[in-house]
Amino acid sequence: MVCRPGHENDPVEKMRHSAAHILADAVTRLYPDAKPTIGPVIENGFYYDFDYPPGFSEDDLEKIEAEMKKIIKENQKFERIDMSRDDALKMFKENGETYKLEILQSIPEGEDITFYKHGEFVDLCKGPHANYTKQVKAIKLLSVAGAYWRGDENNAMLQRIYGTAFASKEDLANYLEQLEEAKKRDHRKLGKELEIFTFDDEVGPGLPLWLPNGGAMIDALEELAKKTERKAGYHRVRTPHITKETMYYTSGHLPYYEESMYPAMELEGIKYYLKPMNCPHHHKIFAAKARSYRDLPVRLAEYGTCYRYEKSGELFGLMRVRSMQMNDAHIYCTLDQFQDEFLAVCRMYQSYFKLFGIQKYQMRLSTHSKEGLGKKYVDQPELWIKTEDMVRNALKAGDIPFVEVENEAAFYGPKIDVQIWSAIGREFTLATNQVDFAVPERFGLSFKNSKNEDEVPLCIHRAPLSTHERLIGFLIEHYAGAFPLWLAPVQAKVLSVSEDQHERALAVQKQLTDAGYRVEADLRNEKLGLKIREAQLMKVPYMLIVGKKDAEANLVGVRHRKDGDLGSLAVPDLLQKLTDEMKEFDIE
RNA sequence: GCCGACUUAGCUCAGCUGGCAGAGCAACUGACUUGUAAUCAGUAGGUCAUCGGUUCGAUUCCGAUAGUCGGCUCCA
Repeated sequence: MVCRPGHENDPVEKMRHSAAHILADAVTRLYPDAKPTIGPVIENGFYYDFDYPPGFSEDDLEKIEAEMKKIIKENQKFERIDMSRDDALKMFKENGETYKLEILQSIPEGEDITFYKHGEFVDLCKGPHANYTKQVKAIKLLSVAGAYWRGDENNAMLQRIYGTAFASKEDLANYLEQLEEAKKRDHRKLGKELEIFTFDDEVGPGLPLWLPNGGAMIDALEELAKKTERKAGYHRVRTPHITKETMYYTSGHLPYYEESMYPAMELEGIKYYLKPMNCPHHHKIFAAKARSYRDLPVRLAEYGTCYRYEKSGELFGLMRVRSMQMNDAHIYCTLDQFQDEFLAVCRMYQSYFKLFGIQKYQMRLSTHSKEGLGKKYVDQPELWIKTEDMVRNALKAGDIPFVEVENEAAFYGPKIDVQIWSAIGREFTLATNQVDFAVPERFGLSFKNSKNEDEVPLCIHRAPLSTHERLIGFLIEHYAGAFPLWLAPVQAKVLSVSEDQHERALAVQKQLTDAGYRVEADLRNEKLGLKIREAQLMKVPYMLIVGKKDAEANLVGVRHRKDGDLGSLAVPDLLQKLTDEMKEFDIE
């Protein structure tokens, strides 16, 4: 129907738009019962949704693609047809085109109503288009999927066909190859190959088991978080995994979140829930003693384990799970302290992202919507506007680039979401930083201000390192499994050349282990080439070769997974080299 | 949860239209004693996801359940 805003003059965009029309033409030629509904251009391609209850199969895609190629060959001209709104309304009503009618009615009054026609196929459409179908050079239909009409799950389920089009066969081939390459760094594939995590049907969907390599990564990340948070004045707390129902009424979570909570377990007439978030517990810790304005800000941190009942179809490897450990903390502060605290949190995000070398991310200010007040969002319009302004101003003051998106806030306040993209292009919120102006009051939290009055603190929820699950899922893809030294589950592997070197190999392993490194030794009766190959495939940063040649001088052969053979070093020199490399891990 | 597809050995995958299930790698055993990406030989391993149905006979056809995948919805 329309090109993406701002791309109307892009020739590839126009061509994809035309390809969507050709797709709809091909489908209606082959399946006269299928009703075209809407078909926009998207990043890297296009789709078209059809109302066709029997559904399309993969085989149908081949047929449809063949028909599209036929239409392209016919070299039909794209023609613009202008029509009055009334005529269009009448036409859709007469033809029973209810979907098109609905689209037409959503076009603002005063805008031109235009159609585009090629051959026999006519579609309500804003344009622009290619001039002839032959200008659509290389097409490929990629997949079929169900999709709700207008993206609303209460509406009918339509059949969506995804496809793409490029200016040349080579461009298309390149794109398809790129997709294949992306699949190779998919964390689900690499996570299995690198023995980081696994799922077991008997444990349950969305409940990951961390293998020793994953466990090592979690330890490294927690060490990073704890060090950073200690320097930033946080205090570590610990809270239980289950909690009485009543607290979730106090917090207001039950009415909003019950659907995504595991159902309550009842014992001696009392209901307990698995905790879906840590905030209420931290609020209780804040409330555990009298607070003065002199104590604020109070920063409570915990790698809390939470459980959320995500719908089965929503699970996705490590990126979307049902049990998760969150890099959580809550900062209780005064209104005056808000900006500094909020910015400090943003700076912490940025320093982490710098450490990981994450370039492609987006800070997104998620605000409320008027319509959601009292339903999705607490019904305090003035406070929403005020806190959203506070966040906006803080970001501007800190010169932090962001985009703003309406109707994405938490129920208790606006938030900054940090958006990232997975290897296969799916978008996720990696980290989040939220302002809570509602829940502290519900918990009766207060501190004595300088006038000896009770005042409700603001609360900042923050999780810059996301959850272990989502962060590690993302990092696997980001590094394609080749983790930096500080994060690599096995940092070095000692490879013995022959059996008579085992003792020395074990001694080298011990020296490095004693120095704090994660080191394994491969003492098998195998050729060095095999041991190297296996260590390379596991993306171990350093391979340490212990053989007869270096025995006399007590050296080890050092091989780096990327730089190859680095020659021989004495162990103390090797340790110095590793220490230098680990300094990257020191973030200010 | 919804639409569609898939599920064969520890892993990666063959197995045309129903007729006793295959490979490579891994594992185990033995030989080889190894210097920068795969030494050789042998052995073992599967109620073909689960449960029902059709059939003389089902890994193959049909149905249900579970899990996974591509999307939609939702989300850290």
